[in-house]
Amino acid sequence: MLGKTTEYAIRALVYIHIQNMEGERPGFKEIAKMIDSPEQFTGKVLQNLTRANIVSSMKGRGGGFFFNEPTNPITLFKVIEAIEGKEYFLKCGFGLKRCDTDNPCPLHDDYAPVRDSFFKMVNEKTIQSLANKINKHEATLNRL
Amino acid sequence: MLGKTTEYAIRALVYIHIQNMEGERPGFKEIAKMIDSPEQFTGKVLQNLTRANIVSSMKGRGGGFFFNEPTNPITLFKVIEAIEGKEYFLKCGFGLKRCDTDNPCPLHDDYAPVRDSFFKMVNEKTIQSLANKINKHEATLNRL
DNA sequence: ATATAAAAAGACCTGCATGTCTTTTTATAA
DNA sequence: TTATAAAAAGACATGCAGGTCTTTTTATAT
Repeated sequence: MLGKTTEYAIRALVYIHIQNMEGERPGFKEIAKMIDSPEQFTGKVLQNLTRANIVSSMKGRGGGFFFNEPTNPITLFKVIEAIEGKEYFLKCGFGLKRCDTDNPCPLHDDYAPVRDSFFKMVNEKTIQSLANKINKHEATLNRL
Repeated sequence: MLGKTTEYAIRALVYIHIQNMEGERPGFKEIAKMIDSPEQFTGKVLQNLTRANIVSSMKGRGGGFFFNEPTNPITLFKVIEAIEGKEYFLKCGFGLKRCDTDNPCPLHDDYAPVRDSFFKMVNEKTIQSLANKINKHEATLNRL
């Protein structure tokens, strides 16, 4: 469903949030190690998320990644939008360039609930809620 | 959701079925034109579908693509499996290598219904049922 | 002030999905 | 039996997601 880049992004943000709660600001090398992602590429992805104002960073000694307002929840939708693009949830599931209620593809009506349930899910779930699940040991971030 | 290749495959098969009902065996050039897909690449995709025994072909004059048993319905799942691979509906939505009920990712429970509704849909829909919708003018195959 | 730890930046690489071009093979109509 | 229309086959091209490497910039501890 989601690209690897988006998966890294979500896992990285969850880890950052968990560490922030402990008063830490992890760097991308630590993050990559903990979420089992390629180190340099994770740096790139975090750079993009920083530019998209989803997370903040501090250069220099003692720097790292952190959330400016940890209480302001970030939906997965926001992350997906930033990485995959705004059209992600709008494209026709059948590949037609023009597809709407007036001129529907043969999957139009049946694809809609699938896309909508996915859309609903990524709007309900936030980086914070996933982090909480992990803190409560109800879920895990990596494969170790 | 689905790759372009899979989209071309489904559209091509639907068009072939519609033409077969008219007693025709379309070639890949005609198919590509009608479903608005790249001509040569569509030939490639149909070659693969032929090898996967999803559709049949005849070389030579008067040849083209056709279904051996048009009454035997082909689910979209079968096409997706052939093009995207068997793992398509099995991968963790969070990107974890190991993710199961014992060791779930934080999206495990919420992703399952999304994936399942998609899975259900592609198992219910068949090339034939989509073709029927088009024949009844309830849907369209291309963007013209 | 200086050394250092960190992110930012950008050049580069790789593999695969996607797509094109040309040649070969084959069935059949004439 | 020959010409032809068609798919098969395979070499080649392109673009982008995913990934690596090196250099630059910056904050801060010392």
